[in-house]
Amino acid sequence: MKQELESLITSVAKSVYGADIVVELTRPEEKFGDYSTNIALQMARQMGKNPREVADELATAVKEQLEDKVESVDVAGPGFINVRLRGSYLEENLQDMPDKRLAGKTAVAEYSDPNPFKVLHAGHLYTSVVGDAIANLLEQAGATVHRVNFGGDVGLHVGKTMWAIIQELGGEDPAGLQAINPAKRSEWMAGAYVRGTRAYEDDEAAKTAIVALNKRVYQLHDEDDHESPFAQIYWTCRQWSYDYFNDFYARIGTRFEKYYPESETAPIGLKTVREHTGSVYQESDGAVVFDGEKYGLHTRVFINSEGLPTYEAKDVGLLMLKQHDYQPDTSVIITGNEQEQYLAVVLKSVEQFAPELVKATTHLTHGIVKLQGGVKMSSRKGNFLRAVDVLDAAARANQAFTGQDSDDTVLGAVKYAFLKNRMGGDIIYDPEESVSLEGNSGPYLQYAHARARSILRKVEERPGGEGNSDFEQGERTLARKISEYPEVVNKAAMELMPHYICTYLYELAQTFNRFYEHNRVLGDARQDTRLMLVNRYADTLKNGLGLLGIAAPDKM
RNA sequence: GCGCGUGUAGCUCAGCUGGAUAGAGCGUUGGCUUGCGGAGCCAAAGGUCGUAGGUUCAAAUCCUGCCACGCGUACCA
Repeated sequence: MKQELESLITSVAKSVYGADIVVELTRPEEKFGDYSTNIALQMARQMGKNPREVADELATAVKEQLEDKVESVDVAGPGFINVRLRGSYLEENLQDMPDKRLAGKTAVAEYSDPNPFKVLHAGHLYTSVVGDAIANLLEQAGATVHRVNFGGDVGLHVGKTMWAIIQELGGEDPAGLQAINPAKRSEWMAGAYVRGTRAYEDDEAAKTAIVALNKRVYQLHDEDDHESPFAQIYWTCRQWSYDYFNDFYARIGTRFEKYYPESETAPIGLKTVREHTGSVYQESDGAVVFDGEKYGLHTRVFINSEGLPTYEAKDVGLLMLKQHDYQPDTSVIITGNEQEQYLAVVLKSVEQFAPELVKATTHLTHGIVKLQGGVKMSSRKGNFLRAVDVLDAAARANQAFTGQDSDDTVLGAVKYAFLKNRMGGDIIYDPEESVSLEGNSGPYLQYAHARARSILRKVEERPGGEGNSDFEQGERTLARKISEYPEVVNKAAMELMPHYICTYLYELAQTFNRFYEHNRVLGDARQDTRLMLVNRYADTLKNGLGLLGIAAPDKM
């Protein structure tokens, strides 16, 4: 509807001004109309005329030429042109769908990126929820989306955990793993990581042992060792980590098509960097670096002086692997913003030999999850919040508030609390407030949906009403709000910003609740018109929540 | 030091490709029971949009300086 009107009004404007211009419409406050343009303010200057005068000319022409769609065209303020649509035109367009701009395209979304051998913390929950919503946006725009996950199955953290595990087992004895309660595996490994980290910091001998174990893990991959006792412990525990991740993702309603472990990206990254050493990458002090400074970036090491790939090289390998596996038209990487400049260097280096790949890649970043009062959550101090702690806290509060357990409600509350913020900055997570089920929250939206469904369920029981004449005021307000949906989704998909959808859905639900409060539906003389609107509203809300990964149950 | 980012109501946030009296929620204060789910609705109070300049008919929005905070800044990720 918006695009149609824009092109229509643009052609009217051309016939009036004779200039090559493009009219863009915005959504003003309802009292001004349905769409608005400030084109007259922009044109007046170059035409040397009074803005109001220019606006009057265009307004008159639009009114005349688009009479079938437009009820009134007014000029207001310094020269805004406000368009009010005919109710019939509004109604015709109530089922408009968002664009499929990515139809036929392939997209890869990489997010979450937890490390095996470590625990999932609140930040992983945040990045998973945001990443999933962004992947949904790509999907709804028509793309085939592959969700992938990258994580460190090699590295110092693995050495720390393995050290503590071996201590716990009383030696390199894989049989001892069978004594671990399957339900407690992830907790057991998380405990091992904490002890390993403490030992690494406090105990020189342990530190030396951990560094040695770390090298053995790399070696185990090089030799493809699955047989030695040490290897058996490693592979078993690595699998436990992936099982734990999969269980968690299932719980929050997302899933990944593929894990890219660092142990797999490292060799190809190393090979790729070596191939371009001398041209793209340079040797420097025994290491291989990329000189980012000539691009206004930092210089970073890709292969260290021991010949081992750093994270930079592993990320190069990951880019190559994703390209090889999917040949994506669009590749989105979602990480914390501490990696922004780091990844910029990696991408700039790869751009030198694979420009198309980099051109198709977008790096989106988000801030960290903080507690009320700005306390950063630490994964090293022991008092950090795990991902499950967030969900459990929400579940407990929901239980206290409603007296029942509902995964839909709890997940809706947590996801919405994360998604409603514009991505980029840090977010404050207040366990109490996030599960407070009032105001701008997921459960508010779910409730607003369930109420509408409840009305629709009763239609058969209470037939009656007629009414299709033009909208009454309350009906029109709701119809107008519903009609914004495709525009909002298009914007969110273009910018990969899910929070636009949250803002809109909240406004939509508020609009509905006001409508509900003041307009009887069942048994009213205007029942048919109102039922149509309630139906459109409920479907729109459910659809929008779906994009956010939030369920919209018919009953709560 | 340099680079990236943030600074909007007591709190948490929208608004930032410049436009019409700066919007929500929470909290605070005051209302709504004879009807479709009150997890709702109506209303009030509350803001030097960090700060000082600049550009513009018009700046929370663009540019510059400054202040505060966060992150990054060669062999961690």
